[in-house]
Amino acid sequence: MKNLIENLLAQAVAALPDELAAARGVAIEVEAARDPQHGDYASNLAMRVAKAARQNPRKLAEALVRALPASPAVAKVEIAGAGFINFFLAPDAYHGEIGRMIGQGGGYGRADRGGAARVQVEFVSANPTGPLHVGHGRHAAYGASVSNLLDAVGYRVEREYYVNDAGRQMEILAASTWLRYLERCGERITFPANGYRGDYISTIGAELHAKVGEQLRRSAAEVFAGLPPDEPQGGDKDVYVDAVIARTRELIGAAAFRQVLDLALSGILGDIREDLAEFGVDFDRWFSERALSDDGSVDRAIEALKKGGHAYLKDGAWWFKSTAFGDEKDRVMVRENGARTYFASDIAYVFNKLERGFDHLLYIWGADHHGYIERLRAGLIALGGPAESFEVRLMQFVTLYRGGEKAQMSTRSGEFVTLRELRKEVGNDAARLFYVMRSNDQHLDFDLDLAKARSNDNPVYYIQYAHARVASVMRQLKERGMAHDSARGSACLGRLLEPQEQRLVKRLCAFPEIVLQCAEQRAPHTLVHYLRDAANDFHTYYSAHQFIVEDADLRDARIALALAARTVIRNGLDILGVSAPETM
RNA sequence: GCGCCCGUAGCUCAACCGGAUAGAGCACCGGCCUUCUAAGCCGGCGGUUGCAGGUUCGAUUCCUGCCGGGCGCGCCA
Repeated sequence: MKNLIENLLAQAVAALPDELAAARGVAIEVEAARDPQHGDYASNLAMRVAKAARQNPRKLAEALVRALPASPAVAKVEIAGAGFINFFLAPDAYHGEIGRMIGQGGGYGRADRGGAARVQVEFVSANPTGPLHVGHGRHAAYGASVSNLLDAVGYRVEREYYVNDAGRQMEILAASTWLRYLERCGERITFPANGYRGDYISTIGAELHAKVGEQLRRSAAEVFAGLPPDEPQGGDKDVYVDAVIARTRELIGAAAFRQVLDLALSGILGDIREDLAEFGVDFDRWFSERALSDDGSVDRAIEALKKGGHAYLKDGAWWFKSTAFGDEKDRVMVRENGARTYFASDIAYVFNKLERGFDHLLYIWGADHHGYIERLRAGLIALGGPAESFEVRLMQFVTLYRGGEKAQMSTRSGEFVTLRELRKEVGNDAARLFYVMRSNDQHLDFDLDLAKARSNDNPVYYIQYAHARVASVMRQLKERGMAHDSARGSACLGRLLEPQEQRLVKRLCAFPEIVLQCAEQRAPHTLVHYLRDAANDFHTYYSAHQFIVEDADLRDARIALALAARTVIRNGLDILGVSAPETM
């Protein structure tokens, strides 16, 4: 519908006399009018070209309106205010759209704006050193919803989770697991301050015990002999944990160390995958950082930068000259001791993404990573990638509230509340919706009580209830021995003259535009607001009028509208990963 | 100190990349169930958009400076 208006305006611009040629360079903007008094759609085109054309905006608007081709969908065009052109649509202009909602079903709202361009969305990518917590849940819900939005408007989306399964964190994980295993064997262990101390590590330690028995058991005395002091004893926790890692390797050997590491990794990663799958968040690929270093990709990326003249040697370390691309300082890729930095892996990963031929790379990161954007963008450009293809969306933090109090920590263990605990407490639907209800760059106050509330306070139920009510009407219809005649329904849409009906019709017809806008702006929260409004329009209508009336023409028209509403709400919820129940 | 995000109704947030009289929910007050699910509907109350300037036909939106909050600024990962 918006397209139609835009086309009409474009034709009007093309038909303008030559002395108004300046108008031809101006982008045409049409927006849905906020105030019904301003019609259905409005354009500020006249005011935008007023300057360029050195013309009075209202006069320009008049010229545009004169040049406007007639259309059966447009009933009236008015000029208002400083020079707005307001379009009033014919009452039947929306009828075809209602038919498309019912006819296309799940396909309604889809577009081909993306032109099948390949977009990779990388999100969550939490270190596999423990279960996902509530912050990761927001990344998951947002990334999944944005991916769905992009998919809906015609991009080929690939969802990817980058698994940080290489490096020191993994070694700490392996050593932590082995220490818990020793405890299980009966050794008295003092756990390192910097170790991973969650319950899940003990579980994996027990698994290891079930698998290998006492084979990897060493005495506590042997393990701790001659180690430097840990933090509580006035030492450095990093130095200490590194010593524990070295001791572990020394005592059980590299092969067993790797075995423990892999057991812990696969256990935790398996848990994460299951957690996300249950949450309705699916990935096309789980990309291993370890594979990247094992197959020489990291070194290849470093070599590529050297070859391009973007690297230099200083103080024994290899630096990437990221300042040449706008970064505030250069970054180390290879340390003096020969170790690759985390940044080197990231560069290699970008390099790999470029090689895979994506048209667009969307990263979803925590707000604490904002300092990495410039350096990574610099790396991408240095490696020959187009700067416009690189996009990062930052997620602000989540704060949980319970009974009006901050509830960031789990009462049970003192750890961060896990995503799994949250899902169990409020349910997947409420979690998915609440997580994306706010803009990504807005802090999220997650109200657990509200999310759990089975009442009108809760936007999840409010939207779902509208959907369930349509299903309920259809059940009633059947119970009363009636059937919906869809042909008559669409033929009689002209009977829908009540203000509540016209409001709902108009709202539903905006759905494709909303989806497009949400996708372009990576803004699922706008879709939530839209669905809330659509549900409100439906509930208002439902309360004001009966669907199942004697007059068959009117009944079928009303039911057609209800079915159209069902389609829109269902498709919207589907994008957000929220279920659309038939009954509540 | 520098960089990024945020500051809008009592609370939580919108506002379609500069548009028309800044909108929702919650809370509070008052109405509506012998009619398809009251997990609903209707009405009311509530604002100097942190402050001060600037840009222009027009600013919550853009620029500058302050104030307040959050997060970052490693040869860590």
